[in-house]
Amino acid sequence: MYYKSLYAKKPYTIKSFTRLLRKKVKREMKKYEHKKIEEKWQTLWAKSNAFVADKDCSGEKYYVLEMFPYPSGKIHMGHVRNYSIGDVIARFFKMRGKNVIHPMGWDSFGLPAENAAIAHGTHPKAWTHENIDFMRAQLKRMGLSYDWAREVASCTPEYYKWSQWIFLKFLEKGLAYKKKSSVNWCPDCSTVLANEQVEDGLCWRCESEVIDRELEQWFFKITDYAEELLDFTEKLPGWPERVLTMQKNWIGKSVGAKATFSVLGSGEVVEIFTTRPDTLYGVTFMSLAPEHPLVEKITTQDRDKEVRAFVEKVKAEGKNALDAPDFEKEGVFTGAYCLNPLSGEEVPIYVANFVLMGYGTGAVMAVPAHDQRDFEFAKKYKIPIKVVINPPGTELTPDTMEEAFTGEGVMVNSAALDGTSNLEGKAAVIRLLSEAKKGEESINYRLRDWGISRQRYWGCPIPIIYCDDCGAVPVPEKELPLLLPDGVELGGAGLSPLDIESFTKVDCPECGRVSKRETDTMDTFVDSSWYFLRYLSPDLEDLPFDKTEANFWMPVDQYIGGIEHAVMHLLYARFFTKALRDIGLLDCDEPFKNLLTQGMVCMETLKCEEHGYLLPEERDENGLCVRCKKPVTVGSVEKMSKSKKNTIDPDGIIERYGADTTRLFSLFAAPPERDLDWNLDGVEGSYRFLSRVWRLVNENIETLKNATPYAGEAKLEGFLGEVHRATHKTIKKVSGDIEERFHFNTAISAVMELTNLLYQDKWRENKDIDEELSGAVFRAAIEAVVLLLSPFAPHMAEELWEALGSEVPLYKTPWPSFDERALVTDELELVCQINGKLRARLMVSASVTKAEVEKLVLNDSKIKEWTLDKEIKKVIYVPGKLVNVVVAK
RNA sequence: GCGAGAGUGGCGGAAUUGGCAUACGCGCCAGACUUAGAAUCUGGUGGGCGACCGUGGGGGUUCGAGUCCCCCCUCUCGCACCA
Repeated sequence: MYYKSLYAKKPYTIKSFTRLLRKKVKREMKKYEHKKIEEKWQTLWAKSNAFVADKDCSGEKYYVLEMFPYPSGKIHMGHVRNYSIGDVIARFFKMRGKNVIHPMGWDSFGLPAENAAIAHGTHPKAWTHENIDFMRAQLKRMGLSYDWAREVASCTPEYYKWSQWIFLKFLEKGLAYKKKSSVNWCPDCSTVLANEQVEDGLCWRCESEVIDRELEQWFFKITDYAEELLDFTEKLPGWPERVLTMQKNWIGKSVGAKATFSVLGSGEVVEIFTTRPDTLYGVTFMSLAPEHPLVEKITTQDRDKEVRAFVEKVKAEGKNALDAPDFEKEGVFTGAYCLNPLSGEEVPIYVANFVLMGYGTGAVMAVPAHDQRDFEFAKKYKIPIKVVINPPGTELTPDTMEEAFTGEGVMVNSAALDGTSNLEGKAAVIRLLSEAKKGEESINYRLRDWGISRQRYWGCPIPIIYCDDCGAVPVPEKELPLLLPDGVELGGAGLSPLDIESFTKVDCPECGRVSKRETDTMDTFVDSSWYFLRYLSPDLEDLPFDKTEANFWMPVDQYIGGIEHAVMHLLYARFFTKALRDIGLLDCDEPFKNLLTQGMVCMETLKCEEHGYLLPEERDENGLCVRCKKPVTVGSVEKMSKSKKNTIDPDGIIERYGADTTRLFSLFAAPPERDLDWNLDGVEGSYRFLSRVWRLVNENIETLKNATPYAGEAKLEGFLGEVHRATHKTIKKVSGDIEERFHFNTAISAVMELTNLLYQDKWRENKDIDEELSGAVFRAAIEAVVLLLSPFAPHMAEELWEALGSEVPLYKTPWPSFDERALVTDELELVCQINGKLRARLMVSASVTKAEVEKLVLNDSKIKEWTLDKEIKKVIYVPGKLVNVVVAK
């Protein structure tokens, strides 16, 4: 293309010309040196503060946030994907004129630092900060548009001072409290384990059995917000349904009643929660959890031995026993009886292995006729079954029932309530219970308060002092941050590494008496529950964040991260936001307006029957295992993990192909919420595409530089018209795909299509085409390609933008807009169907009427072949799309 | 068991509102260029010789179904004696 502009006078044949052109281009064209280009623009962006958010809280804000990483050593493909997605959104909205804030930081307290310290003899702080420095450099090499001035790391005193401050505010508000609670305890290591360190009931390190141990722990009262947290799941349309469902299940609201059953012959009462008060008259026994405190008090002498043995047995089986598929319901009679609060009937009290102490009150009123579990239990232990609800029109008999009846029906055997529907019966029973002062309506949640105490070193110290006289006393605010001491022995046998006198010995702030500091640190989920607020005021010294800034920037407009945080982190952060709002620190109800949960990054696995998973280099050129020479099978595509030996190091990919290619591929191969199959040939393909764009611009750089982009002044025909239309169609498509759907894969494919069109050698098919006009159309198309590509491959886009002679760098350039008029065509192709099957295509004028179409179609020779001798029943015309002729068969 | 999501060429995926199934990319095939080439460019590529058949399977609604409805199968994820 553009023969003349390159070789002004002498005419060439196509062949000889192309040959010459290739040689010349090979000699002269600027090569695509991704490394050089990427370094150049990264330096320039940093120097010019290209991505600093507007500090005066002006304009239309847009807060893009990706989940901050744990600095484990180096970034992995999951990070690459997460941050590539976020960067497209950030760059896009910035070009759209929004005041974008796009920060990054480090979730840098946590166990791996401590383990690394034990294993390698380093200090957790040194290890963590080295990792942060390394990973920051990696992120910078990806060319992500972060406002690095807002960087925070949760392990720095500047940050955790405010985690401690928030803890104290929660304490003031009654949102933090202390209670005894059971923890996972490894007797061999004599230490507490986090849940994830318990594998099948065994300690991950020494494989000895983990036991429950009661410890005093700090809790956050998240249950105070259970109702609001649940309520707002209906008000978060920008969240994936499944995340909301998971949170709803986690909160687990049940509406029902509480009732008290007096224990016969003792002053004790059993309190129960039920969702079926309507079945209260059908209670034939009571089940208690083995850990229920009443068990010891009410068991009769003659039953004592058996009950004790049973409780021990259940304890020994551990918590996981319930999850086993062959788990069987078992129980023992305690010898005690209690009274039905309404009927006064005596019912036996059992201890049952399926009753959970952690849910409701740890006691269940058992109604075998209307609850399957109770039914099975009653059958096993020959306990009577009493029907109190009959299905409409039927009468149940306990002896013939094969399963519990849990449906709706009419109440029977229920004294005054006989004959009422069980739905009305619920309220009626609650009324009777209230009148008798034996119960009331009650709402129960599965959600428990959040235990935040960790017997660990590398975390935020809990700012509490224990005084024998004054109790738990908060560390005075002015003494914050309470610094984590340096010289601490890790991996020792003590309960908490912080339990050393140099740290714990302190005078009580209230009475001055020698006292002891709390030795536990906070769960790291505390740190990540408010980091998005610290980004807004990273240097503020007298508060965790500034209220005006928080009210301007919050909520986060788009949050992006992994599905693994669907419940814990996202629920805790929501709780924190509401609690901080009630403390008066900001006005926001919900922290994250829109949530995108990206899929996992997967890769094919290699397997040898003898050696299991293999690394790619453990397979020789003949496809055999290098060790045993047995054939290697290409296994399933699975989530990248070290154990499956199918990880790809982003550094290697970035080094070889550049950040632009790496980003482009991770966005092109699948839509964000789906799993992504990493594929080295696919990466090659993305590189090839970028190289094509590079050549397209650089091979024609003189023409392009001298052209003014076509802006729709003159009427275009033929190929030029096609290019012009395609340019605007692509702008529309890419804008929509990014803004409305985050479907980056289709956005990229649209740019590829436009690029392919521009590669077609049709520029001079009509000799009369004006050189200047075709240059203008070409330039407009190329500008679109470069701008539309810029959120995905920002470095190349900047470089090409500069090469085109633009004075303003691309990051300051607005997103292109499309001209609706350019999309209009005079003629269009009409798909012609007979009985819904494609039979012909017709070119028709865009303004054609239905009658004209009918005439045209029925006279078409191809169509006539199909309609010959057939009765035409009707003709359906979808304007601009298709026409369907319905004929008799 | 309950809840959510998915199933489309050899592969990743597209089809936004019921309207040309398989865009774009990978792979493969052919051609061009080349001393040569794994580079680059161009073209082809669901199956079947064909009428036709094709979006996990079966039925339905419709002029028309990957898309809507009913039943079933498979996979992934979450929850799971929650009283």
